[in-house]
Amino acid sequence: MTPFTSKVIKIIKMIPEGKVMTYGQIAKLAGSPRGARQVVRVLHSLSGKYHLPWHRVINRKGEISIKEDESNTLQKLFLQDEGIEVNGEGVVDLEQYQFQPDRSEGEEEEF
DNA sequence: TTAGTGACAGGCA
DNA sequence: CTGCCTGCCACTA
Repeated sequence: MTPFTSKVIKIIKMIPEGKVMTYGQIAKLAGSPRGARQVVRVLHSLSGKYHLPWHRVINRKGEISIKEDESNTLQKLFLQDEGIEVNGEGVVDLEQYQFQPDRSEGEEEEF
């Protein structure tokens, strides 16, 4: 269990209902801007061992990337149940549902 | 130890 | 917008 993994877990757990996050976003917040694939491993390894809202984690395109059709469909149901709109392609509108924990502390943009 | 893998992301045509 | 290629980094055999 690396610090990175712990962070990933925390971040995923703080995703509110009705919101989603991308792998890259989580990886960045966890300290590895290019560690999206590690986030994948975490989900693979811990989604079933911990109580994580793994269904709120999607790829950059805003779609569900799970291979297994069962889990894929299940995730779509979970998201819709939280009020998130998911089309037939399993795509979510990131502009509308992507969760942003903090605009990076120190950088505010109020032009 | 090295090589391969993965529920990805970003850049470019 | 989509598709292809490359970089990525932790984990497994």
